[in-house]
Amino acid sequence: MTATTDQDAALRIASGRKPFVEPLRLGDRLREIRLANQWTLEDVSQRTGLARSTLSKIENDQISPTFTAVQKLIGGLDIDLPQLLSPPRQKARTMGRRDLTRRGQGQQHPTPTYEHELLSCELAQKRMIPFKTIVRARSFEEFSEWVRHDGEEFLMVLDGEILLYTEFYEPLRLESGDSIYFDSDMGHALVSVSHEDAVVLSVCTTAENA
Amino acid sequence: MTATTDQDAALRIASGRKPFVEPLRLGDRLREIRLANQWTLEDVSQRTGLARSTLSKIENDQISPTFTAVQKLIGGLDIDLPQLLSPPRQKARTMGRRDLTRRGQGQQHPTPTYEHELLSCELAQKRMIPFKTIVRARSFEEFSEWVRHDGEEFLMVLDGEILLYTEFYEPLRLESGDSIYFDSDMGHALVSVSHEDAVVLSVCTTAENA
DNA sequence: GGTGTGCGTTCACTATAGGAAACCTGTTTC
DNA sequence: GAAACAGGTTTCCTATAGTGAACGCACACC
Repeated sequence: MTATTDQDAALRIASGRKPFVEPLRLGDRLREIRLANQWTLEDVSQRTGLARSTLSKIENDQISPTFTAVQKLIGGLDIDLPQLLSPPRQKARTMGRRDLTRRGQGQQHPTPTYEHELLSCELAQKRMIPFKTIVRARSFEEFSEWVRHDGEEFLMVLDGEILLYTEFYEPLRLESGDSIYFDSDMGHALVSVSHEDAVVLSVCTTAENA
Repeated sequence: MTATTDQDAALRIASGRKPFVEPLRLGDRLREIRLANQWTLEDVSQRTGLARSTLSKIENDQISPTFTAVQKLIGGLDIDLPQLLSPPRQKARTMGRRDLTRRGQGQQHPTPTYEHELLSCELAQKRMIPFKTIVRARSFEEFSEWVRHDGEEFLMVLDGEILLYTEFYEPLRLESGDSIYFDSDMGHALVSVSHEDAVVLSVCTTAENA
């Protein structure tokens, strides 16, 4: 098993899968936007080039608009697609979730090179994955290949000292308190260089963005 | 000026703005995904319930799929809509950016209650905003109102001890090494309770998700 | 070189989305 | 209170999206 798949697996477990069956009441949403702006069907018709009747039918879920129609909508109303589809999420989100992890109480995920401790893993559907890692690797050769995954990663050294190898840059020496932000689809790998194994805190973005 | 606007301003400065104009070649994109997965039209047909012929026409831009068809597509291929529309972003992103911040070298943003140090602020267009904060506040009354902002926040106590006040929960005592993840549109506020002012590392999501 | 098989495109037909105008409300105006 | 009006729904037609079957093409296999 490669370093990449190890890490990937850990991330997948941590992020939780998206059930998400698309309830998607497009009509309601459109009406909502229209009324919020105090627009009549005629107004929207002018803006989008779609007939008044068509708009009425879309709002009442009597037809399923063509994709070109949807484009006219988002163009004419000057909104973006996610906005047209995502009022439920905003609503669902307003109740404040939270997930506490006491020191050392995260979920352990050991690999040959890293010992990950996943934080806040009670919570599914989150946009970031935080984890604390003890860097066991002592040389770059211990990695069979680059670690890489979609998205972005932020990393701060909590203890010890590391070398950060990246695909496109010279290795970088980071000491306790130093931090770095990078595109994590660029290959990367950490190696401890201090006497004790270094400890770093990482936060990755998830694919939840949508 | 309230605590809320202080924080908001800081976040806005740190995140950078998105232009984004929507070119949109749906057919090409679908074919791309299909071939990337080594699927035949028949495979996709099975997965989505759409006829082979229909899929062919969509790929060749001979028809504009109905919205229900698009839903079947994203459902059957297990992708989400943005993914179907946004190959350009992925491509543009593949060049690995990075942004190093040495200990104490972040951008300072003092407020009456917090002293923020923005990390990785060279980089615009990022999906997370990391910052280190010294919590000066010593009582909840020092906040004129709840701090709140869209998105999610991860927080780890680096030094000292804090009370985390949140809108919907009892105050929570966090010590060095403890961490918490929460919806940041829920009102929240930190107060130091240790002898010295506590230091926390926070990471917020940005609105870049779309 | 026939013939079978798999994959994409095209054809002919049916189902449905989009548009123009008629049709319903309430509301306002004189 | 009739008439004019404004905003939304329904009707009816036509343009087009969606389907199954037929077709074309390449690459096997013998």
